[in-house]
Amino acid sequence: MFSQSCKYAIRAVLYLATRLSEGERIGAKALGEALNIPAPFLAKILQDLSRKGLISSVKGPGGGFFLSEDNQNVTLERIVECIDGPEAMHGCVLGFTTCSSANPCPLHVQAFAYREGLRYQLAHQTVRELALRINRENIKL
Amino acid sequence: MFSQSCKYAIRAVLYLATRLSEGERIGAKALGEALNIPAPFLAKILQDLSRKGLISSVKGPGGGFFLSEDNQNVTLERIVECIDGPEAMHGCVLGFTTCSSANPCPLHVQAFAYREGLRYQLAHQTVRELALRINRENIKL
DNA sequence: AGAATAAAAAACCTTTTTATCTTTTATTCA
DNA sequence: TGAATAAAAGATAAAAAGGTTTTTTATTCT
Repeated sequence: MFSQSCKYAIRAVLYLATRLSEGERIGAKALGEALNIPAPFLAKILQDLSRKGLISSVKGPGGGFFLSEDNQNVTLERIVECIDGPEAMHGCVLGFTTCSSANPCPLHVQAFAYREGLRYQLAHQTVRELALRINRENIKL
Repeated sequence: MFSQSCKYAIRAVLYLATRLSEGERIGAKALGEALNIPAPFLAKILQDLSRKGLISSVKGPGGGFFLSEDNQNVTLERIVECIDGPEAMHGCVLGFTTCSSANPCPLHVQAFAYREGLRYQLAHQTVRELALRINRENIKL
C-alpha cells in the first residue's frame, strides 16, 4: 500500500507533531534513532517533505526539523502524495487501467471499500487532529 | 498492496477459469498476449503457481496451462500467498512490528477494518465461485 | 525414431527502491 | 570573525522487483 519511504515519512511527521514542544527541533540523526529508521535515509525523506513545505527546518546549531502551525494543518493524504505520488491510492488493485464502478475488475467492490475508507481518513484528518488522538489514546510511534 | 507479479497471477488464473473450455489448454505466450502481460515473465509466474499445485500444466504439443477440478477450489488468498508470501495482507500499514488492536498504530482502526473486508473475500471465495460471478456479471479481465 | 512443441529451469539484465557517504551551504554562538 | 552545527544536495552502493534469454526436459504426432 505505502512504500517504505512513505511509512517512514508518516511516522516522522507524527513524531514531530506529538513529541516536540513549542520551539523545539530535532535533527535527522536523533529522529532516526528515536524511530528506528536509518538516519541518512530519513534525512532524504525529511528534505523532500521540507522542500514541499509539509514540514519546516532550520540549519545550523540548535537547528533541525519541526512543524509550524501551518504544517500541522496538513492532511496525511498530502504526505502520502508527496512521497508516493498522487496516484498512490487511486489505481486498481489488480492493475486494470479501465477499472471503475461502471466497469469493475473482479475485486473492485471489496477493494474500493477498503481503500476509500482509509483514504477518507487520510484526506480528512490533519496531522494536528491525529496528534491529539495519539496523545489522548497514548498510542506508540 | 499486491506486487505486479501477484496481479498478473490473479488475472491469469481467472482467465484460465473463465475462458478455457473443458480439456482446453493455453500456452504462456498466448495467455500473455490475451492479457497484455509480458509473456516470458508471465511464464515464470505460471510455473511458480504450477509447482505449488495451484494450477495445472502439460508439456509438449497441444500442452499448456489449465485448471483441474481441484485447482478451481483454490482461494484467491492462496494465490496471493504463493506469489507475495503469507505476510502480504497481514503487516501493519505503517510497518509497525507490534501493531495490533491492543497496541494499535495511528492508522490501525481504519486500515484494519477495511483490509479485513478484502481479505475475507480473498480467503472465502474460490476461483470457481469468482469465475461464476465474472461470467454472470460479464466482467472484463 | 525423429521433428516439433511447450513447460521447466537457470542465468542474466534492467529498473526501482532502499540506504549510505561526501560535499556544500546556511546558521548560530562564542 | 571563525568554529561548530545541521540541513541541503549530490553521488554512490546494495537489494529487490520486474523482465528477458537460453538451455533443458517432457510430450505429442507423424
